[in-house]
Order: sequence, then C-alpha cells, then structure tokens
Amino acid sequence: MVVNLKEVARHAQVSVATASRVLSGSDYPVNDDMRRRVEASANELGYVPNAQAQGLLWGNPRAVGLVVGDVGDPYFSGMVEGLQALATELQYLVTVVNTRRSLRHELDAFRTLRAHRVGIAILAGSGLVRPEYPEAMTVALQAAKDAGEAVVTVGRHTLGVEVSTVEVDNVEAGRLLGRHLRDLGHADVGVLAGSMDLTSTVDRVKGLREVLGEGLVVREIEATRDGGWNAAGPLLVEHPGLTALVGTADQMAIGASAWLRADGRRVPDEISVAGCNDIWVSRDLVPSLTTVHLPLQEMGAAALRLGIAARDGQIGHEHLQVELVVRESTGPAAPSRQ
Amino acid sequence: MVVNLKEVARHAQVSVATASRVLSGSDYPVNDDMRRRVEASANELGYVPNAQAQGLLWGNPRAVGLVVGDVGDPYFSGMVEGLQALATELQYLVTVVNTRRSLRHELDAFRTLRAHRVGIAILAGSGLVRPEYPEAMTVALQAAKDAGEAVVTVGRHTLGVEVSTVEVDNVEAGRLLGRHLRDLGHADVGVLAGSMDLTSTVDRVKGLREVLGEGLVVREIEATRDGGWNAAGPLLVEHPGLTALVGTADQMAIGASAWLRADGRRVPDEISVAGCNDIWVSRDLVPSLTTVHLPLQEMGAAALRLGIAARDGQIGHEHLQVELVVRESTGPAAPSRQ
DNA sequence: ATGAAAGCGCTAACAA
DNA sequence: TTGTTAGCGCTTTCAT
Repeated sequence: MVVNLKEVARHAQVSVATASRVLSGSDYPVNDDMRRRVEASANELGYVPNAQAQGLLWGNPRAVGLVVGDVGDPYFSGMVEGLQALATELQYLVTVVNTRRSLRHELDAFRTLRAHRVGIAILAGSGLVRPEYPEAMTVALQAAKDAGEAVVTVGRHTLGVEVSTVEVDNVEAGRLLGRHLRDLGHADVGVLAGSMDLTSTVDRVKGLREVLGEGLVVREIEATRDGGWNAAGPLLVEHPGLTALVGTADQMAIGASAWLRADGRRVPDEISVAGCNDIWVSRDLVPSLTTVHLPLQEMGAAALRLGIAARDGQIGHEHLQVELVVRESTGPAAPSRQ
Repeated sequence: MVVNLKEVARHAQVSVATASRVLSGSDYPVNDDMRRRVEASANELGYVPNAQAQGLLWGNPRAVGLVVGDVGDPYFSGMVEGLQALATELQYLVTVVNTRRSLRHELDAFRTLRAHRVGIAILAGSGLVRPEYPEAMTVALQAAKDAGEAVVTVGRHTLGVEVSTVEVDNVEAGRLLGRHLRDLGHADVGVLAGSMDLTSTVDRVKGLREVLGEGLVVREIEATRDGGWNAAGPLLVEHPGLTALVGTADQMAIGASAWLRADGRRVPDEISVAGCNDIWVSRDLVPSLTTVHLPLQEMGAAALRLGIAARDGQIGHEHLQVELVVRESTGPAAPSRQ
C-alpha cells in the first residue's frame, strides 16, 4: 500500500542501494542517468522515506520531546511557542506529551519519549515535591544519560543527576511580589496557589512568606482562570481582612480580578491583585496586571539550545532573570475592613 | 550504549523471543520464572523498547501529526489544547509542526509527518488561497490516502481529495459580526485582517463585506496583538470616519483596543471593537470583547476523533457552529467625525 | 559506479 | 512452553 524504497528501485530499474544513495542525499557518486531515473520514479510514486527505518540506523538526531504539565496553561504554551520557533528554524521535530500534572504520568511521558528515541528530552513540567518522586525520576534520568540522551529540565529543582537546566528563581519571584505588596502597606495577603505538589508553586509561596510572614493566607486551587474566579469569593468571605490577592500564575489572578469586578469591588482601590509569569495578555487587562515577568519563550528556546549542546556532551545551565512588573492592579492597602 | 532487547534477553538468560513476549505485553504464555527474570533484567538495565523498531513492524497507530500555522497563535493553541486533552486520554502521541504560515513549509511539514508514519495527519493551518497551492497539496493528500493514512483538515476549504473535515463557517462568522455592527448603526468599519492568503481570513472578510459592502476598509496586518496595536492608529488617521474596528482574530482586536485606550479613545462610546474566535481571555477584558465564538478545543478534539475514524476508512465531516457573543466592546455608532 | 547482503531492534511465524 | 529465524525499510559495508 505504501511505497517503499524497493518499489522505487524496481520502477527505476536500479538496485535499492543506488536508489538509497540518491534519495538519502548521500554524497556517494551515482551516474546521472540513474540519478534522474530514481528521482523521477520517487516523484511519480509519491515516495516518502520511512523516518522510523532511518531512525533505526541513525538514531533520531533532529527530534525533541517535551514533557509539559498541560499545554493549555499559558505558562507552558509560552514555552512551547519559544521552543517551536527555534525548532522550526533548526528543522527539529517536536513531540509534546502532557502529564496532566501527575507523578505517574510524568514518568510515563518520559519513557514514551525515550521509547521514540527523541534524543533530546525536555522536562518543562515543574518538578514535584513529593519525596518518592525525585528518586524515581533520578533513576529514569540516569538511564537516559547512560544511553547518551540529552535531558534538560526547566524551572524545577535539580535532581540527583547532572543534567542541563534552565533555571528561574521562583523564590525570588515570590519575594519580589511580597516586597512590592509590603511596601504598599499590605499585611494580609491571600494567595491563590496552583498545585502545592509543584516546586514552582511551593517556591513562590515560600518567597512570599519570607516577606509577608504570618499575614499570608494560602489556598490551593486549580491553576486556571476559572479556579481563580471560583476561589476569590469564598476566600474573602473566610478572610475579610485581606487587602491583596496574589495568584501564583497570571490566569488565576485574571479570574480573581474578573470575579472582583463582577462583585463590584474596585481593583486596586479596594483590593490589590497580582499574578506571576506575565503572560502576553496581562498588560492589556484593565486594570493591567502587576506580575513577575518570566521570559517564557526564551525559556523554551534556551531549553532546546541546551539540549542540542547536551547531545554533544556539554552540560550547561541557563539562569534566567525574573523581573517585577508593576502595573495598575496593585495600589496602597485600603484600611482593613475587619 | 543503549540497552536493547538482546541484552535484556542475555542478562535474563532467555531468548529474545521470550523477552519480547514478556516485554511487549503479548498474551503468549510464558513461564512465570522466566517472566520474572525478564522483568527484573529489564528493570535493572533500564530497558526502554525502541518505538521505532516496533513502528516498523506495526505502523504507528497511536501517533497523530498536527500541522499548524503558528503554535503561538491562540487560535491554534486552543485547538492543540483540545486535541492534546483527548490524545492524552487515548494514549496518542502528538507531534506538532509549524508552517510559519507558508506554502512551502506546509508541504514540507506534511511530508515530515508522513515520513514519521504518524498514521493520522491533521492539517489545522487554514488553507491558502493561492492557486498553485491546492494543486500541490491535492497531490500530496492523494498520496497519503493511497498509503492508507488518515487525513483531517480543519477550518479550510476542501481540496480535490475526499478527506475528513472539521468545518467552521467563516463567512457566516463575518456575516454575524457585520449584521451586529450594522444593526448598531455602523456603516464605516475598519478590518484588521490577518494574512489574506488564508481562506479563513478571506472568508471572514467576505462575510463582513456581504453585509457592510463598500463601507468596509480592510487592512492586512500581522495577526498578533502587536499587529493590532500598531495598525489601529494609522488606519484611523487614514480613515477618520470609521466607527468600528474588527479584528479577524481576537488578539488583533485586543491590541487595537489597548492602543485606543492608550490614545484616550473610549470603547465602545467613541469607537466599537470586535474580534473573532473568542479566545479564553476575551470575556475578561475591560470592556469585554464582542466576538464570534469558535469552539477551538472542540475543533481539536473532533479532528482527532475524525482521524481515528478515518484510519478505519470512515471519512466524516463535523460541522461546528459559530456563535456571535455580544459583550461590552461594541455599542451604537457614534456620529461620524468626518 | 553498481549491486548483493548484512544488520539496525523488534515481533511473529515456524520448529522443536 | 521455548528458541530459531525471517523480515519490517532503510543505509552501508563489501565485493564486483
């Protein structure tokens, strides 16, 4: 059904070896007549080389696998965007696997990518803090390294294995937000936090707590716009004294903001709101969202660059800066209502 | 370097056949001792089956390839999100290739996916209107069909080949926006249009023109938030009589809105703004964005479902409805300033 | 310059 | 129940 090299060779009346030499772009000398005949046949029959067979021989040097928590999350899709841009330029094939933010799925995902011999595996999902996790992952990573595969982790704690990393200081991100709010007079701050299984969430909360201490009320919610929308009200009912709300990712802050507006509360006059990541739309909201900028696209691109270097045995680390972006959604603390 | 089945077999002191039977999940009966030995060895050596070799034998039934114009575009990432969700559930591996919205790249992308024997190829990038394009693509599609591969196109005109399609009526989307604006008294409307090479753009403009006729001023711009931001000012300088701006995709409308606000023009009192696609954030803007809702996630999921059916020879068509969502960014036409 | 044949890692007949 | 072997599509020695 599907045309293979043998058929092309037969159609062109040459041996498979010759056909291969022409079609695989080998620099082996081939008579011009035959070369033409082979090319014509391949065209006519619609021959497409089987990358799997080629991969069996060569390995798959131009394939990257990307493990993300959820492509729908702007944090990940920003990274995917940056990685894809570079990948397209460099002619790399990108395969994306979702973990649905779960331990078991992440290991599975990693195995799947290894099975497909991607050569470069990028773990973009933030690391899980569960104790049993790093251990299992360490074993898997070591195996990959031993097999000569490149592994890059993005925005997570390093594991027991030396791999290339793209690092973002999430604790610092939390600190920056904390200081900004403290300087505005906020003492009682509610945090809408994504999964506390993720190091990124835990770190951001840690940074906030360093500055704001006991004034922090943390609520773990689904890391989506709707999660923020649904959680804002109940949180404020339970803790009416809160003068600011921080989302550990922008979309939660956006949801919370929307709910506050719908509830008739003015931001930032009555309550301040801040996020984290600086997704593209944050600056265009009204009020525009105060947040911590992460160079998401650059993180994706850096991961691929490091992965390519790692294939050549060069383990590297890229430390990218986070930056507080003060916009309109934060202002001086209103007098506590409590 | 990398552990293969032979080494596992040797380590477990069994034949490769036995090892394969255990590790590939065959239901072939194997002695419990041996089974345990093989599993232990595989574990110890960190064996990961080579999916390429397996693919050579079986084909790759659980792989989907997705061709998109640009993963950074919310239109595509919405679709990718929906498709990934279903793919993860069904244990499909998703490979995404970017075309950068170009003819040559799209054919290349399609070939690449075929080379990797994805089994299901989904063309999500909107079709190009250039005359030479459909012809080249038709040939490629026919070849894929002949090879028994499933092809699904999303949101583009059908080509010369019978393939499964997810259809969205872009002309109707344009009409809905046009009527809404006309009913509000808008006669002079500026359109910030994405690439006019794309059928989706052309169709939406066509729908708008059907209703608004000569009152339409179309400007082709880069289909991004910044494209909208940059184009709004110049367009209004050249055509000060415009009372409404429509983006053929939400992000352009969002950029334009932001520029208008920065320029001190009130939306919708002084000028109305509308978009298309209804990306997740559109409802949370201030003013919230009037747009045409496309079920992006559902489009992605439907594409995969149709692809799976197509592998079984069932060509199908899913026609998804578009729906006008009237929000706050559109209002009665202000008296023309001209 | 060309072709025959070995072999990449794996599975599935086929034998034993 | 186990092992031997052919072969998936391709590239690449090795002869010719």
